[in-house]
Amino acid sequence: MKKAVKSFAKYLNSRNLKLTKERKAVLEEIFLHTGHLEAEDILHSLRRKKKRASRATIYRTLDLLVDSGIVRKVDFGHGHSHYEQVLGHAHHEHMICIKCGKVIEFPDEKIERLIKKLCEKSGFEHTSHSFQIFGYCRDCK
Amino acid sequence: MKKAVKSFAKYLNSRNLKLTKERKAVLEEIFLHTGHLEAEDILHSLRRKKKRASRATIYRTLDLLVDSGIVRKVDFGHGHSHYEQVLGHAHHEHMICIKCGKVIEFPDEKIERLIKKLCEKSGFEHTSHSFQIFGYCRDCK
DNA sequence: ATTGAGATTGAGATTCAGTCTCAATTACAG
DNA sequence: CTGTAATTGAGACTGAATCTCAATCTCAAT
Repeated sequence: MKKAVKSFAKYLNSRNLKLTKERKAVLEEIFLHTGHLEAEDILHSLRRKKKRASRATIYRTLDLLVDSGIVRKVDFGHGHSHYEQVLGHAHHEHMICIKCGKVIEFPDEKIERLIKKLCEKSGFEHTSHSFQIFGYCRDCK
Repeated sequence: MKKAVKSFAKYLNSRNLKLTKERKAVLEEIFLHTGHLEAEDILHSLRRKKKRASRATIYRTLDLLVDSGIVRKVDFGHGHSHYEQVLGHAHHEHMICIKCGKVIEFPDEKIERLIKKLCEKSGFEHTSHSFQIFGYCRDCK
């Protein structure tokens, strides 16, 4: 958490941006919840605590956090984005149950290796990727 | 193409749905263009030919085509979906250049194999997946 | 501490993809 | 040919995300 704030401060500073209380609040909210959350979750969670940050600020901050590599934007096929912390979390991808919505994480070294090979072959420079498996979880199939 | 129409007709019939000229027009449009196209492309392309189909019908038909397995919905991270034919096209995934927008296809047997293993391990029943690599293509990096 | 330039914020308007409504139309089994 | 259930289209609607811009805040330099 503290590492994350420091890292964010450094990123902001390097781009002549400021670490405001709103930005800090958004970051804290993400690190409070270990799982994945959506922009609206952050908005409501902050409202409940009387710390306010407008929707616009939340989206703007999330973009900065993603750009700085502290947070990852993931797509579960729900028509809107989810966000999860990257620091102190092993790299992973997601399986999403299309019945109950459960999200299962799985490690992704093999995929990383595969991506590296594929990119070398076609002279592509990888910056990010998106991988998810949809289907039915153990309990729903 | 004819195979696709037949396949679609069969699918529709099995669900007591009708093969209307609008549905046929949408399917034809997809098979006319070999690449990936978006709903709006289909709308405009049909308008140009004076065959009309409303936006609603196009989206409804695309859902049916995806459900029937004739067409695949893919996400290039542009905030809207793209669609591509499945029949007569080797299974593949996409690399998307975040500078010029170029889309490069690559075969996906290895990924399929990986998915199978991962699913076995966690008792997950795979129905579909989404995989894309973002970065800079040979010309843009 | 104060200042000022530039960064930031929030309320609400806006955009844009995609979905919904429902009266009028169409496909097709019998 | 007919009846009926499926389908269509125009346009209203939704929901996520972005934009606008005046008011506010931050922080480096006094």
